[in-house]
Amino acid sequence: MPTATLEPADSIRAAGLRVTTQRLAVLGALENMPHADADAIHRRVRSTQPDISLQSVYVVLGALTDAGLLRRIEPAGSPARYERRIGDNHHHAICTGCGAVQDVDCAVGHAPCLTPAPPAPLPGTGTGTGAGTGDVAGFRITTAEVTYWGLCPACQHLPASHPDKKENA
Amino acid sequence: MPTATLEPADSIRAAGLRVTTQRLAVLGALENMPHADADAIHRRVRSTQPDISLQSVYVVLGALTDAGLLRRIEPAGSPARYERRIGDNHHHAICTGCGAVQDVDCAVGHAPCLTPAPPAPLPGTGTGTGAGTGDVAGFRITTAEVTYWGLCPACQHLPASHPDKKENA
DNA sequence: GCACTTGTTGTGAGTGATTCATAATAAGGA
DNA sequence: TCCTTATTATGAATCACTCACAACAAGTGC
Repeated sequence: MPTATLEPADSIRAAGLRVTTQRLAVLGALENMPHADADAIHRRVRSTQPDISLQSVYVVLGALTDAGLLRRIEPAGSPARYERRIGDNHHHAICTGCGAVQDVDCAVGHAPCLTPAPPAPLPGTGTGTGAGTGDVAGFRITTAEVTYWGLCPACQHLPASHPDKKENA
Repeated sequence: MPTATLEPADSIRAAGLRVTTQRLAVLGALENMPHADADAIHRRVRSTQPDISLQSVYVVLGALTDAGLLRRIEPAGSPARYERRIGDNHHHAICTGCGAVQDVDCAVGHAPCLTPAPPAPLPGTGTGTGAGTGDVAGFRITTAEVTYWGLCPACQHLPASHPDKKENA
């Protein structure tokens, strides 16, 4: 039994949290719509729990995120999104046209972004101080986040008719 | 290649914008405090222009960003920050303790995060200008953004307190 | 130097996303 | 089943930012 496909109720319990219908509903919603934002999750959850409020969804999302059951990503210029895929250090490609988010496995295979210090040390000039393992500019790095910005396949074929998203170079 | 060594007034003019005292003040403020947010910039600018409003600072920042004179970064969980270092594809290390931001040159040297597909033979001459367009999950990638999260040197030596709120001045 | 055009700024209100405070409710152990 | 305490519901509040529009001033022509 793969650990990642634990029953939602079990994973909630395993995290030391109480199992509630709201939390199950939120996890269930994210099962079908990865990278959804709070509002989308709220709409989806309301189909089974019409009385749940958006604020309660926020509370649930916060609790599940704190417990490590969800990962929260915050693309620049768009509301926070949540995903169930946790535990690996995958990255994200975000469409500047429609805002779609796609998981991207670290294709290089050895988490290069997590340990940016190359085998040969940097010349310690200017901003680049000598870096040890997991150290960047004197920082003790714990996480590296890579976001690719571009056009999704669908938007590549559109005549640039989605101006709702700003492109900051 | 309009470098940052241009006089602020010249770079504003070169971008096709009118030179105003407000814009000069904002650029001047960012000269001394890289990675400042709008509020910090506003406070700094008010020392020379006491009547400028925060909204006007936002307008100026937006104009300068659109003109390519500033780069806007939006770390998760903190307001947008602005920096004058543009034109290169450097990354950022952000302290989870105090929110400090540090520039990080692409340590691997050949923009690995921009072209994660292993067989793609990217000419290393670009040095991370963001010009390479790789394909990730069908996306046509134009920009790759790398954010390292960790503890800055100062916060590494502090007892494990999480203020979570930073004051950058 | 002066008037004019038009880009910029100032101002207050408005918006979207998220959090806070607190009372009501329900999950899970005794 | 009861009881404790985690969890949810609710409305207000906050935070970062944008909008509309009138007032102003930078740059241009004379």
